[in-house]
Amino acid sequence: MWLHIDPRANEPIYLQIVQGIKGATAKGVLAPGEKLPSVRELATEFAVNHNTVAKAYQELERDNVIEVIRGRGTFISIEPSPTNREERLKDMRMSLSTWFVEAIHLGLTEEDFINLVRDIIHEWNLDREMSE
Amino acid sequence: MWLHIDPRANEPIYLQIVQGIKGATAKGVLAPGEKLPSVRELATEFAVNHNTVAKAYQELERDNVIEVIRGRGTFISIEPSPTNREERLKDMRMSLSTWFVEAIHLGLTEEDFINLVRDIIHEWNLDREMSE
Amino acid sequence: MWLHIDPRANEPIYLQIVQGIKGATAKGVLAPGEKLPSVRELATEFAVNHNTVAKAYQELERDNVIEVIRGRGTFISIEPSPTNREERLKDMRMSLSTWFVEAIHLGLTEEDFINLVRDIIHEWNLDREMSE
Amino acid sequence: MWLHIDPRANEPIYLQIVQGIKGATAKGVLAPGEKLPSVRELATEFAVNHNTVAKAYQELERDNVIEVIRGRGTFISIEPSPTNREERLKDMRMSLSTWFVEAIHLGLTEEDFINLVRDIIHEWNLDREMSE
DNA sequence: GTGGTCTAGACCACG
DNA sequence: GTGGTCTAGACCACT
Repeated sequence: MWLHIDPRANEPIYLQIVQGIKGATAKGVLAPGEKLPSVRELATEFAVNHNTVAKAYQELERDNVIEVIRGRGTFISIEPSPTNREERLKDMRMSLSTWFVEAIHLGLTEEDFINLVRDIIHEWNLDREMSE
Repeated sequence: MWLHIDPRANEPIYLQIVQGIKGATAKGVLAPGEKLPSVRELATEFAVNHNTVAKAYQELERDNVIEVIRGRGTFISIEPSPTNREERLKDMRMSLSTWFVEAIHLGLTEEDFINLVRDIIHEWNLDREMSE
Repeated sequence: MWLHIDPRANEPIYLQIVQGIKGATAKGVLAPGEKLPSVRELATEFAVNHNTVAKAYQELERDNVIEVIRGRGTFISIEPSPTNREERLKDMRMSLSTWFVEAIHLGLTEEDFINLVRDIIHEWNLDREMSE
Repeated sequence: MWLHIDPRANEPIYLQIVQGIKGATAKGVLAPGEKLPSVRELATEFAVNHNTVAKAYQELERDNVIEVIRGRGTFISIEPSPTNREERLKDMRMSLSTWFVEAIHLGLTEEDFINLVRDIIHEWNLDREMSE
């Protein structure tokens, strides 16, 4: 399965689902047009409440990642077209900036940090190739 | 002042203080051994609850960024020696990985993302030079 | 064809059919007395469930837009004579009022809103002339 | 009170709250910066579940109508700056267009419809003046 | 005290 | 069977 949930993590479960599905679509594990498990299927599969999954799906729909077709189910969007692009880019800058400071505190140099980022991307690509 | 608090931000205030102080020490605005304002001073200065500042100071002490000397006050640590290094690096990887996925969804390429990181570091350096 | 169905839209499919047929009769594309496709024909043509089409036809019959003649088929009503006129006018007022508030929130002035309405009517007339 | 809830209406309760608050801010009954009742206060006042109110507040926050300040409460936004403006304008056009067709079916002329809109705006202004 | 999240279980509209 | 909404009641983080 392309999703992992840790109910004990600090990250809210519904956000773990959101990020898991975003990650899976970014990797191509979930292709545009593909059908997602129903809210209740996913809920029983991961032993969480169906409302939690529903909240995640609604968030994904607002972000144009998925599409709900009434009575038929939920599907990966054909054309993502992200919403609130500017705002989300700003949030990203803020967060990355904070993490960079954290890295400095952990004794990393600027080059170390960039290499860490490169490494993460590299690992992500390996992961993607494996899942193809 | 080397600290900015936005009570309306999503980031909890106590974390804003933590990150603000971490950022200031990383930039050299706050030097090792330097005395920090007392909990109550900082609280009145930024119009936040003193419990909030206290919580931030506790977090900073756990991270070895500051040292509390009873009866004397709070000071920037001489030797940081970060705690939980491995765990915090892991958190950083996770978060950066999540942000990378977000970037992909916003239409950025891998190079775009690395350039964004470079840009953030560059900006941070400019900021640091100005504050010297 | 005088009907367009988008299964991905928020609007329920059966309402899309209702409104499509109402629009077509209002434009004169469908003339009074004209025969409509059967439930099953329309259902296969637009690849929707025939229950969905049936529901739309029922709604249209209740609104006196169409008439079902047993064994012969379904026809556009000769004399519309709308039912529940008062109630439907009230619903319309409520909805338009809500949309006006939305317009204010989107930064439109009162004149902007009226001009928008004029524009919609104008466009609708162009559309009607083309389909003649 | 500037809010009316009808639990028996077709409109979901949380949307009634959303629209009620949008209407109140558009009328100036709720001024920028003003504090809203807490989620639980509003919930008990209108005898609905607090989750329902929370859902409404979250929707309003996404629309930049209100701002949540952690631990302090919820306030009307200083600068609204609507999100998804284009998309919402498109939705508005669609809906107004549909209502216009409905009006034609109810026997209204184009001028009648525009006058209805004018009337609604007029009534809204009277309402606003009364609440000042 | 504030809002945010989650569960359990229910009902509804739609297809 | 699909998702959407609502209730009742619980726990948590933050101020």
